[in-house]
Amino acid sequence: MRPLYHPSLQEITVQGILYALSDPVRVRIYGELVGAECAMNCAAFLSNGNLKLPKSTLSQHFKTLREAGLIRSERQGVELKNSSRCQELKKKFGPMIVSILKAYENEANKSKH
Amino acid sequence: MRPLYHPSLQEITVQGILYALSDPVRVRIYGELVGAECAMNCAAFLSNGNLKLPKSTLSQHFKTLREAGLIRSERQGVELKNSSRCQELKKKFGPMIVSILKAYENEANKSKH
DNA sequence: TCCATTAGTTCGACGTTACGGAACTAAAGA
DNA sequence: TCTTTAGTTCCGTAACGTCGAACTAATGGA
Repeated sequence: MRPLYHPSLQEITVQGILYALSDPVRVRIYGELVGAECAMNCAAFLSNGNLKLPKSTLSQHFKTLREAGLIRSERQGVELKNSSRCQELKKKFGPMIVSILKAYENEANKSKH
Repeated sequence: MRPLYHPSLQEITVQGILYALSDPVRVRIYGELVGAECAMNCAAFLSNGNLKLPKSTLSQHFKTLREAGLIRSERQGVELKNSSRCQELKKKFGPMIVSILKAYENEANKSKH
């Protein structure tokens, strides 16, 4: 198992972020991580809510988020602790990411009727 | 040639917009259309600047932008007049699109050194 | 009216990426 | 050492992107 790659702040691109967030599964994961109090492991999303995906697929989605620079994953024992890198990113990208998450939320709220 | 499909405002999704804007070619096109005084035809991008792509590829990119709801294309004689739908979109998505374009601009400016 | 031109779309082949099951690996405990 | 747990990697198949070639629709001559 190769070490997990995390891009440095300079390497993170708008394009990469938009691509990563243009998938509903990844947005759900990222949104939860942003809202989470503490780091979450991948398995939390295996059973969780309406996200029923094979773990190989989930692993790929985490990798995409990680390599886009949106999240950080640290091995802790058997599991991986995932957290959002939102503090760092806010400096570089300003309101972009927040406004994207808000737009998704609005959309979800509207479709409830 | 089938009529060009334009989604209604309600049909436009965050996901579709992010996906459309996660491609450098489409961002360039969209950015220029947002900044343009009047509508531009597709051919303007064929020769233009550093965008050297075959017209079939360009046509696909315009289609993606159009079906994501970002631009409107109207046939006028032989050509297609493309314009951004930014006024409509601003109502629905607030600052999201503007902040994305700004983030791309920042990135472009920084890489100039 | 017919032909040529211009602007863009569609088709089809090829390459790339995504999904998901099966096999694998790394850490930790019995 | 064996087992379990948590993720990753591999690989076959399906979906998507790119671009040349053929096509279509509108317009302007001869």
